[in-house]
Amino acid sequence: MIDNKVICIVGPTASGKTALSIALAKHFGGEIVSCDSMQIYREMDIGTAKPTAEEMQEIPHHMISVVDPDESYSAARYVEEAGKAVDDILSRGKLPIIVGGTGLYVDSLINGTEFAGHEEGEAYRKELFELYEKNGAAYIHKMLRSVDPERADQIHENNVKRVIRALEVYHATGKTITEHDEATKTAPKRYNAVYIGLMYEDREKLYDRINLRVDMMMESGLADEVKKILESGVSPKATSMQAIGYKELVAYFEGKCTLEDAAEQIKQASRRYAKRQMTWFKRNKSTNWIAVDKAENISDLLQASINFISFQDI
RNA sequence: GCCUCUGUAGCUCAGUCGGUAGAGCAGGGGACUGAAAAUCCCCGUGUCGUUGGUUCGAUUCCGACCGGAGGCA
Repeated sequence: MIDNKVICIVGPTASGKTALSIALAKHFGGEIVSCDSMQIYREMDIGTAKPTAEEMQEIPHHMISVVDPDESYSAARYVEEAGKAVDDILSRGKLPIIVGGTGLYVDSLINGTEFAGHEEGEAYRKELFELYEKNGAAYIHKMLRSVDPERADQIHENNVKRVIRALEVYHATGKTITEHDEATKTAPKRYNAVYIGLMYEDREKLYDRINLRVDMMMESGLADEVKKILESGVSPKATSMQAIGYKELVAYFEGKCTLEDAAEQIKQASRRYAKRQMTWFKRNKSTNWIAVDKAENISDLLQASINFISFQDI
């Protein structure tokens, strides 16, 4: 095994990443590192479609159920913790299989992105948000323009989160986020990844699968899962409760819609999410794509993946 | 059988006092470097039911026919 080689499986929700990752892990004797911004939360099992207990018993999984739902998490923290897990797997001579639906987390982990502007973040961020509420989006966008016109051109003024973050980096480091990004982009990648992407040539089929899976989640007691989390004291506003499948049921429990409406909302949000995921993953030109709807079964997928992997001489 | 209403984008509908049409939703495309399952940007041509007629010109007016809803018998 050559240094720092990893396999990375990407693809939209419900494309079958979990099944393939387990097959690959068995085949190569690897371990799985989940790269999913919501599977990191404990108690959120059904709605985030975590691997089953049996699957996790068969193959070691990392970065699943590592924080409580009332904690806030971040890409930076993910890179730190997942990076440790990957390094540990490598040091034991095993193959890390990174399975990701969260594009930012995947890229950040593989690239070893270092995010700028730690500590004082919170207070200043709040300050900026208040400025936004008081004076509007254009106001803070102008603030950004005065320090980093390049980034101001790139971020639409309505994208308040991004504008705030850019200002935050400047405030904390004295450097613009443009400068910071340049530096990290040119830095060598942390891992050498073979990318395997799962996609559907026929989008309708993916959507059918998504719809079906939501129905199954509802039957498996997703509503109860959400209810329990809320009853345990987690704020409906917590980041974890913004996850698809959770925020819609929170609305249901707040009496804002029927259970049927919530299920429909979950399906639609999942479809849109899948589309956004595809947009992100398509950007990576080194991804080896496999059309899931053209494969007969999981062993076809496994074989296709192995071909890519051996072709690239891992 | 008769009468009334109705047939326009995948869906729900608006509209053109006659010059080939537009909203919402659905959907599509894109961005993304410490909230990312989040956040944000962009995108609306369709036999205006069919077929005749009037007209320079009809989706718009008139007739017939076909489909849908309701009413009277």
